Amino acid sequence: METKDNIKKLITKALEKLDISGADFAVEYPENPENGDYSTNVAMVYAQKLRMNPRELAEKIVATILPMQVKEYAMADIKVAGSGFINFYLPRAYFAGSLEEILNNKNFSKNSLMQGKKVMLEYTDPNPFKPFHIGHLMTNVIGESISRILENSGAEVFRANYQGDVGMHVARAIWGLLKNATLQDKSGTLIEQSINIGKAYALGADAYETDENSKAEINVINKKVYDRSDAEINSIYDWGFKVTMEAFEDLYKVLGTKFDYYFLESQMAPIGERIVKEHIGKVFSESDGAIVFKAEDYDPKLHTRVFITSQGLPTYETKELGLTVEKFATLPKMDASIVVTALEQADYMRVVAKALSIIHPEYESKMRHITHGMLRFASGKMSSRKGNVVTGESLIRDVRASILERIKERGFSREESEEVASKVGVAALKYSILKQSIGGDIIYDFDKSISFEGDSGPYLQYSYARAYSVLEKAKQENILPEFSVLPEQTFEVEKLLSRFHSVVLRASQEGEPHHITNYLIEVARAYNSFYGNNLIADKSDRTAPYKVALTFAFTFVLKRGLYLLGIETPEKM
RNA sequence: GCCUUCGUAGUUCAAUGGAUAGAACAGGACUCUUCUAAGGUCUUGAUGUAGGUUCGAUUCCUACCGAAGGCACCA
Repeated sequence: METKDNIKKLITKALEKLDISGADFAVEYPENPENGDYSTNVAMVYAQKLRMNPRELAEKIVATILPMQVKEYAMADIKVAGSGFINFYLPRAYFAGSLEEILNNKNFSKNSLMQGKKVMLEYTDPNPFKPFHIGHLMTNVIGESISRILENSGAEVFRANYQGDVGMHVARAIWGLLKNATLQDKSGTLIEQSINIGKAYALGADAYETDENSKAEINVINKKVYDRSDAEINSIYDWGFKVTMEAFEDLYKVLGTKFDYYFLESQMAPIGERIVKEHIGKVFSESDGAIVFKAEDYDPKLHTRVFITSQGLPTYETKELGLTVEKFATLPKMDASIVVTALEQADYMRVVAKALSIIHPEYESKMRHITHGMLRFASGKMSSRKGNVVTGESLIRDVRASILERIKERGFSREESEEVASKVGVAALKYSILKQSIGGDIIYDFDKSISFEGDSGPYLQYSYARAYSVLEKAKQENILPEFSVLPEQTFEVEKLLSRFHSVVLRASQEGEPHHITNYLIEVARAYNSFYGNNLIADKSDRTAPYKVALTFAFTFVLKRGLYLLGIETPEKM
């Protein structure tokens, strides 16, 4: 199937004939197209071993391969170059064939890396009563893309969201709502109400830090939230919970995420607590009145953490333990349980995972934690100082507004421009998160992400929209995609299109969406160059049907690639 | 102090142990009687420091310097 694998097989056979074996070699895409379509370092790997000149060995291997080629895989050329690389040049027809594959095979992007596997992926995790901030946005964007990439590899993905429905943050918000009753206004929209709750939270958080009386009041509220003994607090809680959770749903809709499972902290706590208590003495131990897990006894790089406080309250670690067990109970045949969070949670997640691996060794190889960095602002001014928190919602709103301004003169109807602004805005945000590898911090530059130039989500969408309008023109001119007459030259964009499948495979293997992002930019650039230098839908051109087919393939790849990133492709913009 | 993730053009990011380290932005010069100029064409510039492994290191190992995060009753 994969051309790379076929070449590898061919070389392996040649090595057998030459009676050489014992090392691994690579077949890869050379960076410089002059060095062929595929390249291998096999001669260099073996030369040392056999005490041969690598170029001589390469020539010998090539001489063995040449007569072995099967007709349909016959190369246009095979050359030895550099310090001993063997370069393979594919024939013109090969690239036409790969375009045909893209047009005719609906599943051209799919691979079977995770075929039939059940995977639960937890991501986003915003807390009711607290603003959905840019960190949640980042986790959501990464998690959604990984979900789609896993699905593309044949996995059945269950999207899960874990939320803190009780705890000090709730008490802080309720305190703020009680102090400033205008924030309880229920006449505004969902978003407006949830913004008010966010303000109440900021009020409470600030008071808790700076004022002893307020702190005491908040502690009292916290208890009442737990035991539900106060009717007024219950009523505020029920309203606030509903409003913030529904506002999150609105945001998920804009972002393109749909969760299958919601886990609430208050429900995970007793599950975790039971497990911890059952394993005191074996896994957990008492220390200063608290129940702790001494992870350093099992792995010197880990440290002790408290699971149940000296007050008898379960900590985050215990809840996380309960959550993981509950996930496996929910999906008994689960093959992998993946959690996406910010990097700051990496260390204690490791401790929790270690504790759990002792209690449930069968889970150990199935648990995976993907961590990403923080989203920072290049301008530096938009820090999350009190009352000035950058919420996901406000960021999307600002980006959208800026795009609306820009498309004013496009002649769209009101609904059309709203829709385009939404799709382009989300693309701008998602692109700036997914263009780099997961793990490092992301420096977010607002102006740059809506500049639409070069390295951006809107650039990709624009390329799509333009190609789409070429296809519209072709339709009017009655030019149908055909592969019978091939242009003399092979366009760069064709070569890149033929690599889509293997790029997606790599992104899947490494769990790194940015491979797809970077590839799409390359393809779009190549197509835009092709577009700029060729008239495509030209009736007088005998190769026009082929160029139209190429354009079709480009839109298919771009649409599918952007889908895997969670980005939509408007047909006009 | 220990642990985690990182140090690549002026800036923001790429590079599955390979060939001349790729883009984009910013700067400069061209380019719309042609399918969307949010486009295209040309142009300058970088691997933190010191060792090691290797035919070959941005990539792997060690030390140092620098950044971000974490290290017991918050999540």
